[in-house]
Amino acid sequence: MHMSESVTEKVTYPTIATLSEHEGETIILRGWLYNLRESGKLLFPIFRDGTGTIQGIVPKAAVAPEVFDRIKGLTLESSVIVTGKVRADSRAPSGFELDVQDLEIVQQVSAETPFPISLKEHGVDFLMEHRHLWVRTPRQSAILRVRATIMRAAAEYFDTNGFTRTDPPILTPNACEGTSELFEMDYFDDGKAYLTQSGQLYIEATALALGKVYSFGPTFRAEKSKTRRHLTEFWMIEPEVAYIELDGLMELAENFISHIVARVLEGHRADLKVIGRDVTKLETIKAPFPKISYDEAAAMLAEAFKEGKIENEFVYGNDFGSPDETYISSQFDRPVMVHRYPAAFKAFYMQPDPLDPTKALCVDVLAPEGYGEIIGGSQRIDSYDLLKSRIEEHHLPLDAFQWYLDLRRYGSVPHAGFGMGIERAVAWICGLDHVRETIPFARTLNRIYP
RNA sequence: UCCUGAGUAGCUCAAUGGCAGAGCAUUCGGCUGUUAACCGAAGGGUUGUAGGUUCGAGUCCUACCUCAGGAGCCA
Repeated sequence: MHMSESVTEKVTYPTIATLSEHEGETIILRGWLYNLRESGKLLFPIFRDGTGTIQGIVPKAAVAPEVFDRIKGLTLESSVIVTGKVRADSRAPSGFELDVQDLEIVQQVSAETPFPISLKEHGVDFLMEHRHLWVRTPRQSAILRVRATIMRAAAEYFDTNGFTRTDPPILTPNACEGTSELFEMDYFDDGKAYLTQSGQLYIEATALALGKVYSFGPTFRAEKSKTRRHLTEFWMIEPEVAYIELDGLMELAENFISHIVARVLEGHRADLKVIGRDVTKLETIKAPFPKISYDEAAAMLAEAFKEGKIENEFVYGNDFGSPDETYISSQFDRPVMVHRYPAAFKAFYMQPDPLDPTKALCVDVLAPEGYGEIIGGSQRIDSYDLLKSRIEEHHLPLDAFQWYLDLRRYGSVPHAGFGMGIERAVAWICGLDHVRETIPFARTLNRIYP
């Protein structure tokens, strides 16, 4: 297809998001046709450019006849280069309109294969099957912009607080924690390799080298989970810090989350409006966060059951189920940190509480409004002998953990870290009902296309 | 893996066991301020697949496929 020179020539073009700074100016917009309405000799094309949408107005008398016909014949999502004058107009949702003077078609979408995502409602299956086109819609674009800011703010928090980013391998020789289902692949003549389910064990090593470290990358779980909170491939950011204990870890987590939310509020009011998010729910998210022990949370659940506020009776000693987490988090207006769970159902590497060795020095951060766990973390066992016996108790292969045990042999110190699932954080901050909308191309149990 | 639910036009959905329909999208026509514009017309169907019951099945039965929600597990 022939592209005109103006697509690539060196000119600056204001984006739609910044048009308020160009009132009265004639500008050139490069984008796509989002919608087209007409009323007799008046055309109302709506353009998008990835930063927003703006309605153009084209009176037949105001432009050359061939320009009018060209616009009138446009199909949705055709790519166009528009010349027009920015004008403030109280009737426009954004406050501005574009008096179109000229329009060049870069590529016209064929009417025989119209853009499949209409402005009406669609089902989940259809939208996911067309995810490559769905991302063009205003709401999905807004979510992806917020996601980008959340990821940037998360990394920025650690980068500006003395952490060194040390990304762990994605291909690993064995299961990190022994329990989860992993994606398996052949690794030359050395047998099997697995896609990482967490970089935690590796960043414990780099934390003892560099003090404060974090990792940020994709993580894989082959669990056959089919819920609104699960993806088989998701992004996790994990700090690990030498010489901090559980209290320090909790302080880190609440400051970290507060920073991310502040950054989103700072730069994405318009996007959150498009998404339909109630921002007053985000404006309360400031450290310190409420902190309760597992025992206190369990007591809350017991009381709620007695008063008939929840249906299922919680059995002390078990992990919280999804409805339990929802109830606990609904009691607070900001994320709640639940600490000191029973060690019995927690990972083998968690440091026992010296005051009650049946409990682990761990913390889960439950997001408000029923979003559940967005962070899980703990203080790690620093004693060689205890860690070794835990590995044996969990029937994990001692050989594979020799390097991990070495960390307790050579200058072991108290250390702690947590992991935050990016998609769950995005779902909460954007107020979405499913994590599949929080990532450009979600990988779920039943979908690996497109 | 288990439980529950859903598959009908490109999309979203109707249709008591008795003529397979509407809105949107597409095409054509109308309208000088439309806001998922509106008004008129046209084209568009192997009712997920394979069997079965019945005079007759989109509808009832069986199996399978696909998808969704939830449980378990987790971030």
